[in-house]
Amino acid sequence: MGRTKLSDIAKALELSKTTISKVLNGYPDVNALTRKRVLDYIKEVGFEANTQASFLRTKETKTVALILPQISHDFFNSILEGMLKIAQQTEYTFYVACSNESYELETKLISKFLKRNVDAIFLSISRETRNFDHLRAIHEEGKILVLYDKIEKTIDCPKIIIDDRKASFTATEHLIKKGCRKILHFRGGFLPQISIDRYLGYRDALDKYDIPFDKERIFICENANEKDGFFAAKKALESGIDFDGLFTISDLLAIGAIQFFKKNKIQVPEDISVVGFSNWKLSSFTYPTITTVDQPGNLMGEKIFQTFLTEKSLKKQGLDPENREIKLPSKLIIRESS
Amino acid sequence: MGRTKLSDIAKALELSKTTISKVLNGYPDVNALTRKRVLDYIKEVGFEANTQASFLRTKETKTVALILPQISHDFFNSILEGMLKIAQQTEYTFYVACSNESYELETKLISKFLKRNVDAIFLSISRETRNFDHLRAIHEEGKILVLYDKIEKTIDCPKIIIDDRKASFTATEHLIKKGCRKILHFRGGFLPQISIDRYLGYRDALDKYDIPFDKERIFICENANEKDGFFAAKKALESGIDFDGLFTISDLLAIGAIQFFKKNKIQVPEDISVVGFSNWKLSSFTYPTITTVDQPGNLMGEKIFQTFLTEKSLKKQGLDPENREIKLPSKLIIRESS
DNA sequence: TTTTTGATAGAAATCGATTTCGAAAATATT
DNA sequence: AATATTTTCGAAATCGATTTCTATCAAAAA
Repeated sequence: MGRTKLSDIAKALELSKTTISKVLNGYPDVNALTRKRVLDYIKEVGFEANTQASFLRTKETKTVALILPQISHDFFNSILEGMLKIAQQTEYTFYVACSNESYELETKLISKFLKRNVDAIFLSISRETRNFDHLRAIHEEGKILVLYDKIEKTIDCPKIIIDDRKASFTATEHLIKKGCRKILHFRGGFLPQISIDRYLGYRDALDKYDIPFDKERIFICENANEKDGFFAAKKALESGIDFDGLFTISDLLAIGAIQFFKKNKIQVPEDISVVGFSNWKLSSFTYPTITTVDQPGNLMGEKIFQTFLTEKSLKKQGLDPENREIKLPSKLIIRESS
Repeated sequence: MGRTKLSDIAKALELSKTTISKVLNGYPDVNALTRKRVLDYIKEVGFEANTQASFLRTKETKTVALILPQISHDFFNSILEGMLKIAQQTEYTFYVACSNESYELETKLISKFLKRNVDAIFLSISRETRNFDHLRAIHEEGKILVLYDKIEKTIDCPKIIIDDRKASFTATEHLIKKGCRKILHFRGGFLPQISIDRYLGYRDALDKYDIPFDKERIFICENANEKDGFFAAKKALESGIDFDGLFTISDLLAIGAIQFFKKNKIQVPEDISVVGFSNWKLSSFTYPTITTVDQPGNLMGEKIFQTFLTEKSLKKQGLDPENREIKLPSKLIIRESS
């Protein structure tokens, strides 16, 4: 017999589909008594309109897509967690996909979701992405785009980010206050904005305390994993430059570096203080535990979804949004490594 | 102007919508030349049928829903990762949701997804779930259900699991071979099948090596996290019973226990050997690193999706499936804690 | 030549909702 | 009492595809 339909309700109440639909969509030309009769009955049988059918006329699917650059990553994971927590209570459902840091896959996924007529796409740009036409396509189809974490400044859309520059400043400052003057920095590649911002925060701190910047102390790690951290530390040692501190853009880099230091009898934190980034769960279980910057992933997930909702309602009212960049606060967590 | 529609193609080629649709759906009554003309044009403009519109007639949405009991959990995470990796290449899209180990939320999510007319639901049952009517509802609506990891044996559907009993046997046997005779077991609650199976595996190993079972060495941990592990270890010590080994059903429990042991000058692995479960990423970064059972999450994710595809094609052909329980192999990873 | 068959294409109904527009009934105004 | 206005409701068109059923035409069989 299948799911209850609009016409079933109409038949049962001896009304037309039109009237039932009007009640559901808040049209004013329905008698108060009739409205009540319909609402009561709907509550009784638990009717909800078929989204697929509604879409044909309304062009709204009540679905959104979250594209993550990585899945097995504590920070992105907590974003997903935070978003689901609040969004599951709404009528929206969530597509989830992973670009795997690939530009090609990212464009494919976006095109796929646009074909599915999602109402919005939430994206953190992949490491490879240099061209942004696929983001413009989202706007051309009248859909909402919300960028988070790894954003592109030139695209006009809401953006949710961590205040990376400030967080890095605080982290580096912490090392300076601990007495470090020769601080290494393991940074990311040249494109993602966050990698640049974190580097700038590091520079800010040096500047503030009149510590000369030495570009020999900067090491680029394309993949923010243990292996890259290990080898960056190796390169640092082999380069002969001296150091007493290390600020990395990821806990995994910090772990890899610490592994290398241990192997070479360089003690953490006695010989070198280390600060990571992201507050991976494992950073509080390593030996030594790692000082790190906690990024509010759950909060970010919530904000992304809420931002979409307000963006949508603004759009409906034909209004232009004002501040489209939301910076979330991060927090330095001090542990044994510093 | 919007997305290309069937009628646009029809107009451009001076054919009817019918013919275009027939080409797309492989009907035989289309001239080979016409078919080629249509296919060529479709390739040129990159047309794909609107899923929402198709659904109205075909009742297929080409969407599936994955319900995870937890998000921030390495194993479930890698299931999601594995599934996305292969499923993103298909025409299907993925809804993801999290029951948060709540029965109420689980039923709500399922009902929500059924309203959305998903083609299939992939579920790992929540810890709270005792009643299974909501699973039967999935079948009543003609949708496919695939259970994974935390399954319910009485429901007739494909099930993908780890061979938990055997894995636990191997883990416990490893402790025995290391010389342990008084092995603690931190188990889960009484319901999820996996918790029972892991306990049975532990018993199997004791039996095989003629080690008497002592129920005083079993501790129940409802939440498989560090805190529960810490307190279970505390209870074990306070109970006065002696021990030289510990097998837990989760790495987090093992970590918590090791933290307690360290605090009380009980050395791992000198005084007690410890084996965890799941191979969380962090278990290879703790001090000492933790011996554990690696569960092939990625593989499980792939299998779940593949199983759905075969189940669907069997259903279409009106065939009954044979073996509906797939057991995946796990692997003991030996590290410093044992 | 007439009839039958087969190949090909399209008209129209359908899926389940939304929305426009017009009709009928109730009420207000003159 | 006649007319104008407001309330309330439903018929029908629509969204974009699929599918059934019918029509046409050419080739084959009678």
